[in-house]
Amino acid sequence: MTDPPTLRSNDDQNDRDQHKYDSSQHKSLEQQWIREQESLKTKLILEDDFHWSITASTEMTESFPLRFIGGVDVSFSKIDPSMVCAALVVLDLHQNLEVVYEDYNSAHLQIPYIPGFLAFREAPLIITLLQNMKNCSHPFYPQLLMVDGNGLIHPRGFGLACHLGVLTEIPTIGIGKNLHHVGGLTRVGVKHLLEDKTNDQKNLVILTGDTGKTLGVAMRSNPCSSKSIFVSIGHRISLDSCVKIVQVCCRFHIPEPIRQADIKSRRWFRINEGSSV
DNA sequence: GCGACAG
DNA sequence: ATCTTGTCGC
Repeated sequence: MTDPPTLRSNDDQNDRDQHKYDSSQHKSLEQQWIREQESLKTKLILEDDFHWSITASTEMTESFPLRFIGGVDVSFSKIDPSMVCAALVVLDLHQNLEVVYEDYNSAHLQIPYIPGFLAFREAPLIITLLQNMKNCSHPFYPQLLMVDGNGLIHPRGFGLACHLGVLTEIPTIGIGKNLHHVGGLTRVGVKHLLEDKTNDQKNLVILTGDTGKTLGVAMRSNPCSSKSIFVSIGHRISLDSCVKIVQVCCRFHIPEPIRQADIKSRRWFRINEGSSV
């Protein structure tokens, strides 16, 4: 006989090893995905491109105001990690950010999570949810989508938020709860930048990659929390507008649309995995 | 070569 | 992402 099979315990197979394993096993798939990202990226729009206005007050002058903001998030089962549930919520900015719409899409996913390719795992579920809304001409169809994942802060400048934006045509904002190390940015580096700030815009720092291009901002959305979030353009919106809208949507550390989608997609498992699934 | 790596 | 209780503070 040959060597015994190399069975490694869960303990010594840490996150970094897992990433390496995934990368080597799916190399050709990644090449295909990269081509798709590069292709979709040609349609990306990095400036305000919408017909509504962000004015918080009741303006009657021009167009109509931003009112329905969508939030999306995907959770998965702790029992079966391949079982996931995507949640789409819509909040009404004119009704104190009340949730006026929610829908769910659960599935058994075989696509692995590989850093830089989150969209290929999560986007299809979310797009289905949006299409269902559009097909029935729902009056609360979101004018803007906040995404639980990055936009421009991405190895190829095309994260989940960009991906969803281009495929749905909806203006999108990317919200990262953790920094994706891109363009020379590091967690500690950004943390120092934020701490070294003394006066103006104390809770916000613009993130510039080593190419000199603006990738997004790190901001402390909640004065009580030292944790920051990472905001970047998804599609059809400028970074300035992203920041303005995020600030309007922040009751707590995480912008309300994302937070609600997160809470509700988790609650979906609490309610549904006990009986069927 | 090793380490880093959104959710 | 998920594994996880109490706990410190407003």
